[in-house]
Amino acid sequence: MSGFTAPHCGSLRAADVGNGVELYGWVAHRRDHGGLIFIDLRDRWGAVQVVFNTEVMPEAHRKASELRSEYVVRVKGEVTRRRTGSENPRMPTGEVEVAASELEVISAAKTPPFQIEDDVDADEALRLKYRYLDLRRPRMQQMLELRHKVVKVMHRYMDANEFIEVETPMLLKGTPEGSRDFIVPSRLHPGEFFALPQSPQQLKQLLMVAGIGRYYQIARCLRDEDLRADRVVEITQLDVEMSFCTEEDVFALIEGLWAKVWKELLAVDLPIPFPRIDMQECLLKYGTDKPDLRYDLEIADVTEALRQTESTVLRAPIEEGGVVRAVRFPDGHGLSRRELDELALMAKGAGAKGLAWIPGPLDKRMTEGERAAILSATKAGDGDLVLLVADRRRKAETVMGLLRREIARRRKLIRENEWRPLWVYPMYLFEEDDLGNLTYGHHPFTSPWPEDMDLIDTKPYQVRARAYDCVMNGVEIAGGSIRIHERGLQERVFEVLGLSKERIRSQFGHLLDAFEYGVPPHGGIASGIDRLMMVLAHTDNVRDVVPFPKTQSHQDLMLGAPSQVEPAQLEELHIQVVQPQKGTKTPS
RNA sequence: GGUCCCGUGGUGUAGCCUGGCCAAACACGCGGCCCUGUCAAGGCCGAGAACGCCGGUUCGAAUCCGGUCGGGACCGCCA
Repeated sequence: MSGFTAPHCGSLRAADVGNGVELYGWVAHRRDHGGLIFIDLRDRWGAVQVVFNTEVMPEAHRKASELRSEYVVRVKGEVTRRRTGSENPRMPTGEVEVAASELEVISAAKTPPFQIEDDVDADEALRLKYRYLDLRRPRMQQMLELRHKVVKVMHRYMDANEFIEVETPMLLKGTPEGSRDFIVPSRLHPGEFFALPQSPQQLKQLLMVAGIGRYYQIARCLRDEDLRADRVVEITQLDVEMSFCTEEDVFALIEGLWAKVWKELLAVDLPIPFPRIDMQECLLKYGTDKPDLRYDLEIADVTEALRQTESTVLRAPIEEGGVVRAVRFPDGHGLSRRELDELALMAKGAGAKGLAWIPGPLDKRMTEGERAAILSATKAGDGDLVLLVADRRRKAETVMGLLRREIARRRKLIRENEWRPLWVYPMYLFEEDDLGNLTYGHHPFTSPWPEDMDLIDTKPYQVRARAYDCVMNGVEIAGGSIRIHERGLQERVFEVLGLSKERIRSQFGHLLDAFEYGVPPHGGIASGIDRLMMVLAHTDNVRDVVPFPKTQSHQDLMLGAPSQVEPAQLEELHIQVVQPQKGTKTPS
């Protein structure tokens, strides 16, 4: 018998009492009582207590005194019921223990750089460097298993709904639009490059043209962008596309999927259907496109009330076309100067010119009417503080969104045990970029609402998009759209976006051509599994749910990637490296 | 591209604002000895850091200043 077929340490239960077993695992703890030594033997399934008794098995006991943390051992013994009173109800295996008769050290171990236990908050860089040790922690192993189960539910669910998984290539054509591409040099075509997929977007649409009808894929996508707590370079997404569908079909499909995932993995019944909110309303009320509805604070627009105000810091931004937004800080009267400074620093860090509050220094520049309007709009009462930000609309929204979240954290307003999914829908086709230019809010294949099309020249920002995001507890867990399927409309949208005929042909010619050979109306959605996992695992850090994540500066601290390659390799690829003047990265 | 925070024994922190009492404290871990029912075992003893790196200010720096490297949070960016 090999160790592979041996029972799992963490699986032993009272029913196994009396069985002779051979166990393989890692030494998690050793408690040496002299004549009696206990070790907790750990494997992926958990840990079980093994007892070495010098009177019963002196040889095994002698060897056990040499054991140290993280040694890999083989133990032979008998599963016994623990003495009455010494059961451990905190361990699933706590009713039993293994009386050891034989011990073999398979592999000794150095003292690990951090303890292999949950709740040991070692520095993240250290955890990443020794990820193989970090992943030994029970919580990380549970995460990997949870992740596996989530994907398994997805496969089963999509299959049950007659979707088929189709693989799409990793080596694609680069696009100047959207996220920055990771590119791969072509050895056979000097000076030419492939791009790694940001998503299989165009390919899945072409699969619809191909008549597949219902496609899905657990797809890896790569985006060369700056990282955040909820962002990694390589993401895994459930990618879905379907023909002859409307928004409602997509919503129903995904709500059904989430219901199943939550039911099977958390035993939670999600209320279906999910509520929906218009993107503009969402940005106003919550200051973000991914609101957390587990707390109620709503942001108010007080621009009109302050249009004539004496306070220049508030009025000037309005005169420049901006807005003033306000939010209540419950029981905020008692905030110290220091706490207010922290909030102001946060607002400035997000790009605001400043932060105002009522009651505060601005009171004397405000009329009683203005003040009353603000208090009423924010539903502020005695003891509450109101925070005000005056700025360009997008900036004010961003800052208020951050403040709203910060207030909720400080006042512990978040109802942690709730699940609050929603659809942000409809969204809008165009957004304004920093320079005030028209830019698309989504990818350019997103269909506008047909009835809004006559606004496209006059009031482009009012044109709704058939696009939607699914948000759960403040995390965007899916997003997609109904696509354009008519060549004429697609060309029109490209045109409005200012793409030249030539660029349209070279970038999207294949798609437009395909649209001339019989194309079904279609739409789809993609769900970032890493973000989904964050929600399911209750963590704010994606790196906690990714097996081998990179740092904020795109480095793999374990592998030491990226790294330089041999000159010969570069030569073969027809590449010359030009080092930047400064800021050169040093490989670790 | 920008703003902010952090960097002290193996690990996590304290000290830093208000330089000297700090070759630096505490906990965990580690090593040794004792211990037959513990499970964060316990008891006793012990080893281990000149405070990321470079430079500056000062009679004197972990502590102040500048730079640099590394990690993180956020804004921009992420169609």
